[in-house]
Amino acid sequence: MKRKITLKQIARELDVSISTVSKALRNSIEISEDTTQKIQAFAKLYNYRPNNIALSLKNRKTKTIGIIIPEIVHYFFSKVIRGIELVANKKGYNVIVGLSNESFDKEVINMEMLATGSIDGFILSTSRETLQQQDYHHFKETINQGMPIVMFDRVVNEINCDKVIVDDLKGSKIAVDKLISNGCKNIALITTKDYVTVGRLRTQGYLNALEAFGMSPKANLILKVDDDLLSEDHLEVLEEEVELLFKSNPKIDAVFAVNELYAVTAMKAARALGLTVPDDVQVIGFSDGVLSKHATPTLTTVSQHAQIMGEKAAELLIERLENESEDEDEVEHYQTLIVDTELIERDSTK
Amino acid sequence: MKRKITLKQIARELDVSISTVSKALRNSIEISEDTTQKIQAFAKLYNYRPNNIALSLKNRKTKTIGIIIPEIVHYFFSKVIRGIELVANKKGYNVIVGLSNESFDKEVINMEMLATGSIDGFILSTSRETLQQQDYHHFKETINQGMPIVMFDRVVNEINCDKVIVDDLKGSKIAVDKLISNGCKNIALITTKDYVTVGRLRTQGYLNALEAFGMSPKANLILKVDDDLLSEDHLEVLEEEVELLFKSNPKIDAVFAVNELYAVTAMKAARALGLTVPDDVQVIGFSDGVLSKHATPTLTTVSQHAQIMGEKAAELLIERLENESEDEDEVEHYQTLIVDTELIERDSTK
DNA sequence: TTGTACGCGTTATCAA
DNA sequence: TTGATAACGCGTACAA
Repeated sequence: MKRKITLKQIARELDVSISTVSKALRNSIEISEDTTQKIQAFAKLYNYRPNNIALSLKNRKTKTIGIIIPEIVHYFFSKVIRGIELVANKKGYNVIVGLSNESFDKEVINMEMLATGSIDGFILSTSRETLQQQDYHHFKETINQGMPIVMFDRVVNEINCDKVIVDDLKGSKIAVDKLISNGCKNIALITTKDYVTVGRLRTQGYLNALEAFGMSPKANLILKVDDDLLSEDHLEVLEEEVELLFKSNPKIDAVFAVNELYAVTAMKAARALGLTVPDDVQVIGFSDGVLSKHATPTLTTVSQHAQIMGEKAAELLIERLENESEDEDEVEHYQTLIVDTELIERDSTK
Repeated sequence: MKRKITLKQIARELDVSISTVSKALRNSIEISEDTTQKIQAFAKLYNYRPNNIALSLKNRKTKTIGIIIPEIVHYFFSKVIRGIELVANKKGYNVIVGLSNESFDKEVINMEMLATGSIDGFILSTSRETLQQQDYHHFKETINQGMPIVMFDRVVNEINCDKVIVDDLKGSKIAVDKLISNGCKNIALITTKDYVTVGRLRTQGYLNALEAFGMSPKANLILKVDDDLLSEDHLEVLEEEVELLFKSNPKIDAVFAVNELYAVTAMKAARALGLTVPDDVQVIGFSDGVLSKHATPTLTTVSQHAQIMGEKAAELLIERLENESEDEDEVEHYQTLIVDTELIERDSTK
């Protein structure tokens, strides 16, 4: 078991100084061809690699990006990570992942763990609890300490930083437009409670679409599910609520749901009540994950291009990291990128 | 924008030596209560946190675990990560993620990037390409350099390291047993090509079950899909192949599939041909992901307890990391943990 | 009770 | 052409 070899060991072994070795390995013209050859050969033999940690300490850069997300077992978030990792790796960065598990405390702790030297900057999506409590001091402090943050999807408006978001409003409006132009008259909405920003925005998009077509929203067609129901244990409760929605509104001829699960559940409920999708009820979801692709029938849905969001976020962060060294402070002027949504038409609509 | 504060700055500010500050902050009895108070107050005011990188360099430990997986947009792998992260965090470790994207080269590059100081040990699942090429030198070298590896799921037998696997053989045998005891006579198998270890094992489990009941396998009931078909683009090809399987074998009354997607596709094909699940055809899959839970009908499946696998892997690795410092070499004796599978019965079987 | 010096592995600067 | 030294930030053995 040969431990990793260091400059010092090479130097001792070849009876030269450490700095000679360092220079030789970086092909410095200062060093004679002879010794350079010798040293490089030796280094190659022992598979020398400079120690990242030492480099980080010296350069005050870790070439590592910290990602904090509420949940990793989730198509959207894992796809964002893939996008981040793709760009990061291409530019020589690594990616370190912290999960907040939707908890404010874990979000704070995780950020503290990483902020103290381990990473150069954050890419994050806020936990549900943080959004509820509206306590954003940890973001402010991190930024104050000179560590850049890029927020995506669940962003906090009052925090000054780069952001990558999806146009939830527009995305859901387009979806509902589609249903309306398909002739649907009684379009139900399955959404989350309002404190979930994206749920609120998508609800607004639904309302906007109705209004644009001169249709007035009916309160009993709108089901606001408690977000906790996303957790697997509460699936049955969710299903009951959705079935109830159908039962108490037999005229429903379309459903717009703010996520895949709600949409699939709606299709299930419809089928259970003897309705056919898309003939009796048309359904559109939000988020283009595995469920949408493999549901029966396959689900028409609004894609957020999660991977692209990740790529953009990584590009924003890295650009800021690599530039901030040059100018001192005056860079700033944060951007908010809006990634377009796309309506992916499948078999749950006509 | 106040940069992160260091011991040195505190020392200069309070006009004491660096070591005094260091000691005071660690509540050393060497330092007078007075100065300790003063220093701690100052440190708190400026929110001092020791720099992780410096600590890593000093301690030759990063308290970070490297994870290399073929793909993150995948229920199984993301759930394993969740398990790893859970245990790691609890023990003060961070988790850094590298994706091989099923490529041998990316696996090697990623491991090299991380192995040079960034992490203390690896938890990984081999890429498909690596398994095909059977080139495992990067694993051997990593281990030789004293960096422990824990492999999970897609493990390499000839590499000496800790492993966490699922009993694929037993898991699939139990599934097929179930189908047989439900009265099925013509059980089809949808599996991968043999070089995918888990596919091979699950196939073997299927064969074992048949044999145990004195049934002889029929070649035309076994569909070996090219693994690349898992990628989204080839979904249609997969669907065609599965439909063909049904058409050319009208007697099929059950399907065992080695993953969720194949199982769901089988249900879809059956329905397309006018067959009802589970009345005409019973279906069991492998892997308990979102698809299984939300398919119609919900899918009976073999759960691998992915999160537990992650937890176990993290425990194995951390235990080895924390012990290796004490004894010198003689620890070794690697373990292979087998995580039990569980047949989760839902509506696709009777 | 406080301070000095060293080492972790590198690189950059300056001296030989 | 080579080597010694300092510095990145920290903790600690030892000296004052």
